[in-house]
Amino acid sequence: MSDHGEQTSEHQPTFRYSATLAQDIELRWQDRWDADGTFEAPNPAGPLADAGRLADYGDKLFVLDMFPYPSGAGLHVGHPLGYIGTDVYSRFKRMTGHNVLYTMGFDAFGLPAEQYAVQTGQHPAITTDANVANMRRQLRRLGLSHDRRRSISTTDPEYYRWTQWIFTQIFNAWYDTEQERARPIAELIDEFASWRRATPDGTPWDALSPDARRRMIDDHRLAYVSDAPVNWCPGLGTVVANEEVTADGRSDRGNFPVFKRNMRQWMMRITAYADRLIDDLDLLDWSDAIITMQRNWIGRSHGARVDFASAVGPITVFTTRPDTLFGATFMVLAPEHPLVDQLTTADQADAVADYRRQAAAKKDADRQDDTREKSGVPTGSTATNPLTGEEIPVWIADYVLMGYGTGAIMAVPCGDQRDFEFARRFGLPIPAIQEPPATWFAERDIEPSLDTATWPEAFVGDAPYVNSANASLVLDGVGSVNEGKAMTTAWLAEHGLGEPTVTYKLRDWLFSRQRYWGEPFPIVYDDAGNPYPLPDSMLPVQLPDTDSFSPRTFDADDEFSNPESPLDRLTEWVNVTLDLGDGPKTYRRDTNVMPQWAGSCWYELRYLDPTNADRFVDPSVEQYWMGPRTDVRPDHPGGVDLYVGGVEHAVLHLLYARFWHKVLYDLGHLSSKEPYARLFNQGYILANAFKDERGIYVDAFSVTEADGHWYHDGNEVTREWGKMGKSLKNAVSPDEMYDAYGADTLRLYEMAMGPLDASRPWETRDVVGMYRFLQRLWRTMVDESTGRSIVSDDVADEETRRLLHRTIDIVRTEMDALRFNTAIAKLIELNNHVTKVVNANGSAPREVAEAMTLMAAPLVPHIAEELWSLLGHDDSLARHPFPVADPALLLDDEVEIPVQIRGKVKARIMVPADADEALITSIALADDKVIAALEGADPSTLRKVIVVPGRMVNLVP
RNA sequence: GCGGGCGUGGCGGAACUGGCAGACGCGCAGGAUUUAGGUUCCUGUUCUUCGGAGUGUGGGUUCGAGUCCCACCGCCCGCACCA
Repeated sequence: MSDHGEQTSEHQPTFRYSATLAQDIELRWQDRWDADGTFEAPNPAGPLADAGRLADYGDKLFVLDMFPYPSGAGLHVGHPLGYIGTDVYSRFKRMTGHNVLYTMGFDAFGLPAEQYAVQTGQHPAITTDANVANMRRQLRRLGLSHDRRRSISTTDPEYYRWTQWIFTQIFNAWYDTEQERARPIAELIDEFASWRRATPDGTPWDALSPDARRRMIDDHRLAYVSDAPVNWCPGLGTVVANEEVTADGRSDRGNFPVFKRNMRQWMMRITAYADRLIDDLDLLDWSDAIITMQRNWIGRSHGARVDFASAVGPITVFTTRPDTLFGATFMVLAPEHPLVDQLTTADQADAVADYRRQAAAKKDADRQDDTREKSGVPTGSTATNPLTGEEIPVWIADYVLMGYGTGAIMAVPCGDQRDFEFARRFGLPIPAIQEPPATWFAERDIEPSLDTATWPEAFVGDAPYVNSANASLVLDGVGSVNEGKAMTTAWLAEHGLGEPTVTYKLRDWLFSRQRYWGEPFPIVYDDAGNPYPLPDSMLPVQLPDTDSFSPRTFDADDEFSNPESPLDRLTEWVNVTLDLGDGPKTYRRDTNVMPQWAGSCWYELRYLDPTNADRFVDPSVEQYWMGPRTDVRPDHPGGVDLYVGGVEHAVLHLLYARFWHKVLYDLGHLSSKEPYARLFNQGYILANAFKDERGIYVDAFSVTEADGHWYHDGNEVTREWGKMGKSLKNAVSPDEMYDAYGADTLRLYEMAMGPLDASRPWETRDVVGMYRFLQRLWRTMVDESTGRSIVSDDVADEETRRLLHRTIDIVRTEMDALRFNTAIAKLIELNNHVTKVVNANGSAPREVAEAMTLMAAPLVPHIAEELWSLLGHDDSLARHPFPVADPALLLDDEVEIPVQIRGKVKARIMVPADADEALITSIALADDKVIAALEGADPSTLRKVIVVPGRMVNLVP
């Protein structure tokens, strides 16, 4: 960076806006903002209340960044893109009369922090604290207008005390499917005990043993211990959630193999909220892309449950196409289906056992390999198609998944591509039950026929049914799938063989991890292994200090290893004597920790009331900052006004946080139904990365270009795009930019590069453009040799005033819409014009200089504060009203409009701004160029004249 | 395969509900300042055979299309045997 730095030399004027001067200005204002508490946002109640400032600052606005992991590598210039965006927006909103809550915390628990600590051999608490301190320094140097009083770290016991408290709330809650909300578990016990609610198996409450009662209650809790298939990752030494497993069956952290194993683990009943998590997406101002991803992840399908009679009892399937039931010619069960043992006949026993063993040995990854050739074996048994009465064979195959629907399907080979392939492979019959339209055959280049042997694939869509009738249900001739579904479902319900039902892809959330660096569970077990939540008075359960924080990991492929939590080893901590209300007893602590997502499920709520020792957040404070805003829309769900972050959290953090928020809402702790009313996904900063012939990344900053090729140490290297980062050896640190140009230039460059939601390549050489602009802005108001203001009290000329007010008008609009790149372009245009005025007159008019300073302030706050002070103001401009355009100056008396002949621009004419069609036409027809372009055509015979007043004229001869 | 998004100068990107394509910045070229380089400033910069042509390709709607519709090509993202 040395060729960018050292801008000051003896040739330069003393008060030129150089990197050194910028640094001096920036550090000075950062200190002053802190000293004055400039960005502290008052609360309506509690320790941070300030009624006077609350009244002064205006409407509330909660602006939130996705908080970072404090990794050891520190920041590169890609990280703060979103933070700069939210800071500019927050500063703009303060100047337009808003009380803005804007702060930053640290998501410091979790695997990355722990792995870093393991690498360096230092306790995670020490490395985490150091990393947090370093990131705080780097972020402060950017001039972000955070309310520092509200900053939190998820690893602070005063914070995770409440994470644990929320866990006990969830543990002590159940989901009432009639009222469609979570309720305290005590109310369920009360309903069972008082006969208002029947117990699941009908046994009277009084007749149940205490253990049976406990089991029944525990089965209803929203946080529960379950012995179920989970994702075991030996390479990480822990189990992980479905959302943390990639499509090819590996961990998203570390890329280790993941195995399905039955283990006893904590689960959260997020599936109870599946419908609300989908339905409430309609209330959110989020991008369609993220909404679609959440909807797909939850995966709600409407269909029907159908019972097929068999010798061992009914086999229940789920189908989205009950209308095709007449075409069901066989059934397929997942290999793990519980009825397989009973269904398997003696002569199929060996084949079935073999197949099940193969399927079990396959990892998820192999089960969805690229060939996807169908495999399976018959069980030897049959079941009865309820519509046709036919006996159809029952197979097992691994293309049917135990984890979705009922783990069994009815196979309709003519109407489902997978069933079609399976039937072809094993020579099973494929009767047609719909007559596809002629176009379907034409597109596949075959003759229309109901003989499916000629079909290349299954038919899916609307078409008249054939061969679909029994004594009491006739679909033949019906042309609509929806109608067919309705008729079949009604028939099934009438005969007690099925009913409409809904199924989901979403599974319950695996919530425990066998690691050290996370929140301990606020749970202890008695001698019988029953869990007890700890009362509020015993929180927080502090993470015990130890040297052996490193988890036990295994050979990544050692499927049959078993997790060992680091906390298990700390026997003095694990075994405790507590009085939980019935006298002191010995208990064992839960030795799992929570997943890294726990702390980020509610951090925005703690920002609201960070020092409250009695509650996680004061209700009136939550109501003020996050309550529903019916002024925005009648069904506004409440929540953060603007949430900015990367798209990578589309289904992890954003789903979990919505779930917790809804539980807390149901239990009456919150007024907002959703945590994040508006979500904005910022893009990434990309950078070139270079690989040598071995495929190893080389230092991107020592690569040179010649004739369109790139060289490193004389060897040619290949270029590719990538996210900026250490692993690609292309990271640029913000510290380098501070030294070379200052923080304001870096901020301005990142905002000017392009729209905030687009990813864009970093080009260090482009940064100088914004630096030059700030130098020119400085020079329009400051004498470079004396450092004094050159602003005059002269009135600006008409042209300048009109340009100023047009600029104000546009900049306000663009900043409000987060389009900072275009706002910056307009400010540069204005400043370029003012530069000419200064060159001509020796000074800039005050009204222009002040407005320009205020407009630049959200983007480049340090230089703006300095200029504001040089212009004679004592106070910070942080809450000075943003300039307002004078409508009278937005309208010109005369405007230039283009004249088109047949849609091509041939001339430009000046017309009065309020000219009507007739006047514009006559002016256009009198123009020399127009007359020439019409080539003698008589104006009175024009076929068409289109006039858009104030915009353009189009003449068609 | 299914779903979503995007293709504009040498580069990053502008262009409101269809109405002057290429704002602003980088780079490049020329000039001024400077002993010189760098810095800073000024001017020019889509291509062009100077008629025009031009927003990935081909078609359509329209007085008028980067913008709307259809097909295709290319790139990016998500999901992936979900019954």
